[in-house]
Amino acid sequence: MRLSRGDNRLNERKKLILKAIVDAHIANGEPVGSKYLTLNKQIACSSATIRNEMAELEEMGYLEQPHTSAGRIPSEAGYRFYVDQLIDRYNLTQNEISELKAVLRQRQNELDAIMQTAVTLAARLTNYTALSVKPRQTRISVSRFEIMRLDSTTAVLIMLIGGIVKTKYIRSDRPIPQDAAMLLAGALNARLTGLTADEITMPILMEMERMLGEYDFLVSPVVKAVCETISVFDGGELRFEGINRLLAYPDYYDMDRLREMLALFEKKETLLEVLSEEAKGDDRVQVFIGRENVVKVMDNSTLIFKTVTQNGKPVGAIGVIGPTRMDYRRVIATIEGLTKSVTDALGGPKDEGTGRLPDHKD
Amino acid sequence: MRLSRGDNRLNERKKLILKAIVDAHIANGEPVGSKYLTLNKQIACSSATIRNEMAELEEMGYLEQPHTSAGRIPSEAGYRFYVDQLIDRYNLTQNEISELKAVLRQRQNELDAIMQTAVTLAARLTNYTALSVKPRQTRISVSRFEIMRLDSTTAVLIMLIGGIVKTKYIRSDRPIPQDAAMLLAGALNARLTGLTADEITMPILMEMERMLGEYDFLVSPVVKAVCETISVFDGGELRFEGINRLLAYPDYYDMDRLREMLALFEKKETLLEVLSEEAKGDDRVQVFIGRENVVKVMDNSTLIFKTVTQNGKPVGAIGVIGPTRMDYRRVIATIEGLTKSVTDALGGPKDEGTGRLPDHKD
DNA sequence: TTTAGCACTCAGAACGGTCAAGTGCTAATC
DNA sequence: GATTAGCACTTGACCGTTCTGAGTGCTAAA
Repeated sequence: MRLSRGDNRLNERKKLILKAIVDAHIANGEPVGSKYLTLNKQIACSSATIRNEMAELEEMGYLEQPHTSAGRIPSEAGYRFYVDQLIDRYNLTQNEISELKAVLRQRQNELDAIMQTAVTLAARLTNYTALSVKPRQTRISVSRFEIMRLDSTTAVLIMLIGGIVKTKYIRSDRPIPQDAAMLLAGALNARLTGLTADEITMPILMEMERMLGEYDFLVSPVVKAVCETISVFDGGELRFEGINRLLAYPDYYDMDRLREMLALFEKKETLLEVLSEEAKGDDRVQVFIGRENVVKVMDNSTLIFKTVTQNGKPVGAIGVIGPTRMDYRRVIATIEGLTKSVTDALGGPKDEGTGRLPDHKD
Repeated sequence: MRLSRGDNRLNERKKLILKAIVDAHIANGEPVGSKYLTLNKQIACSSATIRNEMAELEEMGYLEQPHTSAGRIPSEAGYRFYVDQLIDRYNLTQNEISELKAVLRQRQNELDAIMQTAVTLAARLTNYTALSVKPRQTRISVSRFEIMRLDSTTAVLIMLIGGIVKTKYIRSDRPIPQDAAMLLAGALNARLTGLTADEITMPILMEMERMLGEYDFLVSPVVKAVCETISVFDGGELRFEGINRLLAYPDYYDMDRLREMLALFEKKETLLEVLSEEAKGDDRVQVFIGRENVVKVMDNSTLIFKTVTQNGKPVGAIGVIGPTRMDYRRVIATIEGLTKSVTDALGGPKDEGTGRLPDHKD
């Protein structure tokens, strides 16, 4: 699909014209005509010449004509070429930068909270729908167990999973005395740390029951709870913000398209799969234009996102979804700045309460 | 507004006609004419007679005419009368009931998770946009603190707040030895349990610092973290599911209305305030039609919801939002069944891991 | 009190004509 | 050979008109 990299059939004037067309179409949303382009100071030739060039650009597949007597609009290949070759860097304004810094300043504790702030900010700064992804994880395990008794028959199981704390309630018919809780915590820490759900086998369970002696009735329900937690945890997560912003763009005035899009936002699994897959490799801003997106629904939309890393490992991604006719410069710059801020906030050495936590067992 | 309760100016035939009009309009979404109503076996008179009755109903404020030569549609008062007096009870089908039961069967641990399941189900069963509310709480306090050390400078603060566990990371420049953690936990439990954010005063802070001796540097950041948690916690929460379903109804074909509606879904504070306020009182299904909703945006929408209680206390609400022209019978029945299921799941005595937890301190 | 009949109203579809934007092509020009 | 001016052609958007059908309100008869 990405045929355009270094296409040397394009002379400078063609590039200029293509860029002008994409810019204009992004700005107005309407097909761009040859006459309009003559207003552009940089293109010093008549409308007729431009028409000839446009005809060639169309033949090459970079432009399209909605109907005979309309102007041209960029094709997907045109957008792709634009993004890869023609775009000039947009530098965030001082205002925008300081808003990004605000993410840092808030000193929130959890990865979750930071991502939430970031995605809200992304929606506001770009004025498109923003999304954040927590990718599906493969090897999830608990690195530390703790038990907190609440009353004679109730306790809370506290699990440390990759720097995130999860809790689960345990209720029992029979009393759970303090020493049972201690024993249980000991057994969990001794036998289940570092194991994924699949690796928890019957023999392990039986050995734990032996370790607990008269309190062996606790093992089965508790281990079940652990497995549930691990499974939920590796499920991945997808959040949206600013869905209503889509409506501001005439590109989504078609009710059917809009409905499909909104349905996509709710049926998160599909998108999650795509993103989890794509997010792994690259650590640059990624741009998927139109049909490049595997999801059919997104034919006329572009997805731009970038992974967020913590200690060099990807822990999620932040992105923006919008019409193919999107302000790429701004969006790319914004996403870049934002993920940088978030990554800083997550990895910063002296930043209290970052959610960054070592994995070892004390 | 609710002028209609027991309006005895309406003879039986008028009621029959009003009901038929509302039913038909709910089904088709179009104005209902006199001729169409003659098809209804229960109304045994000619179209002319019906026209006369309709004219009177319009004069009384129960019907409206979009334009001279169109049929009639119910006014808000008409819908109100219909909901209050004319509606007949819809009983959920066996299928629907068994789907509701599935909520129970899943035995999820957290209030949050149950509510999430419920709201998804509400959207699916009614085919409208569903919402769940966790109302703004007033007196939030921590009933129990625990500290879990992770390494020499990092620990997790675990707080039990009204049966829900919240965690917060603590990082420090200086090492936090085990005995400091114990001391800190002791001080927190001794001085901060039961206090709201406002009630934590300087003298309390100072006394805690005295209790901690050489580790007094921990007090200020930790207490700050506690306050933050409490504040976030009492913020209330609002979730939506099935936003795309709105688009299925021609009532939302107007882009501007739709955009406003979606904006409302994102600017949650407004709605949250309304719901938190309204949810307090009644424990029946509540129906707000059109302008009865304080929020202007919802002029042509109806909001139906019911509180969910846990041990008799309201802990949230589940509801549905949709066009005024909504299938009230089904929706009301579904919400009723659903909240009952959730309330059962939350309050059930032997149901392991319900999130229901006593508040005392062991 | 009910009903048949009829004139009237009005939104929406269908039609046709005009307009402006923009193209492709050709012939003239640099 | 590249560029440009000029012109015929295409086409969607816009606008006013007409037509149609649904539905009403009113009147007079049953």
